Amino acid sequence: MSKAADHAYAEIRSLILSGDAPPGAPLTEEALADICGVSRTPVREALRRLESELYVVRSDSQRLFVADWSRDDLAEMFTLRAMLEAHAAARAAVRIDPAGMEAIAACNARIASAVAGPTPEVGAFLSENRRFHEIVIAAAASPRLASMLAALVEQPVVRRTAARYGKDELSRSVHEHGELIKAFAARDPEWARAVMTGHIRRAFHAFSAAAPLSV
Amino acid sequence: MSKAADHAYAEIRSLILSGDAPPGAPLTEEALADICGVSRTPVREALRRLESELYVVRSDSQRLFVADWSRDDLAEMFTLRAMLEAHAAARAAVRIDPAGMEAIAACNARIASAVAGPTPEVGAFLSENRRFHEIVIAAAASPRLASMLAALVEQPVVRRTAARYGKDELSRSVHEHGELIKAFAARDPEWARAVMTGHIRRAFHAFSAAAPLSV
DNA sequence: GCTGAAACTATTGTATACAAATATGGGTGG
DNA sequence: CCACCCATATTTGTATACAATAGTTTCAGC
Repeated sequence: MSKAADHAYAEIRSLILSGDAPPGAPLTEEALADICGVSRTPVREALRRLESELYVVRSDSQRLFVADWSRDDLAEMFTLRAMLEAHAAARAAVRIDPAGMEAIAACNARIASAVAGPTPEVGAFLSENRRFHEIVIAAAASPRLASMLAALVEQPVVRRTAARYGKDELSRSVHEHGELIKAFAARDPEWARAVMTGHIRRAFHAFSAAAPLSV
Repeated sequence: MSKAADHAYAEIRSLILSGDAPPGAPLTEEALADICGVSRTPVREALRRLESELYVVRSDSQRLFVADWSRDDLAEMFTLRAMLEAHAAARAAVRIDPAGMEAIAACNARIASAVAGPTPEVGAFLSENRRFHEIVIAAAASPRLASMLAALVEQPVVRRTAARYGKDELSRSVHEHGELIKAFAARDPEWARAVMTGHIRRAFHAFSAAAPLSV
């Protein structure tokens, strides 16, 4: 997407995730166009995308509302992500090339150093962690999988902007990433799948514990 | 989507699947608008949808082309479908209600009768088979899963419009559907998952054997 | 006071015009 | 003869105007 449509997408998503547009709130194209400072056309494209990612839902007759995710929805999102990303890891294990191996190892080293100090740099952790998973998905070389995961990856994470990760959890992540790299080095798809499954599901339970009722 | 956009979607997809727009062919919005008899606006929406379903791909700078699916792409599509639809079956096994059970049993009965005669009614089989899988997905009660599968289910099937199913394969399907219904009755998610995995993967190999080189 | 229909308002869908960006072709200099 | 650059044409992106449709209010009649 291009500038205006992309901007509208980011702005509307931020309205939703920040809570300014609470679950169930109606969204009209014109109001959003005013807020974003663009015309309805790019807003419509942004809304289509948000709809396909289930940030917004469409009523019986084409009116849009902010989606309301139940606890079950979140659990299902994590389950799907675990399944798909584990599959990506299995594919990546037999497809990743030396450059990819180098990149992923370097990435995990940066994550480790972000976590190393007495006060972990959460921002750096999050962005590098994201990069790590992107490398795995890229190495899986399945555009379809990539497009499915794109709609899925960020959603639950973004909500807890507070990001109260404990330091032990962060270093556990680093360790699990290291295991995944070992599975890649061994070119063992099932090992990679198992590591990734555990990695995501542990993140899910950490998430559930951190956000017990609010979401 | 509404009338014009929906019509454009159907028309463009048909162009692609019929081969009138072969893999790699460039698609310009204006030409498609002329063909469909609508303006560019609904064509753009249709193209976004086709892009998200990977019928078309976007070049480095926003030009669209008919996608070219390799054998690996098709294999990956079936793998993903097997994984996701097996997951849907597992969820459905513990969620389906009596009305759903009745509907799915009736549906499989209709499939069986379409296959029963000396010359199977392929058209009826296809539409009822589609309905069968829709019931499973609906019973899974996961909008996210449903939207992912929607983009995945039809694609390989539609290509082989010839539909040279052997009669034994058709009745094998009926039998596997029956197994799935039994797994549902037992409310056994893992049984349902295993049955559905086998069902889709068998379909994949039948498909590969029937379309060995052309796709 | 309640029900229903009709007028009205709000919102989405489509078409068109224009702006921005990108590819293409021809010409020029090396 | 090839490489590069600029002018032109094509294509996509955005804004706006208008049409169609869904929702809301008001008022008549019971």
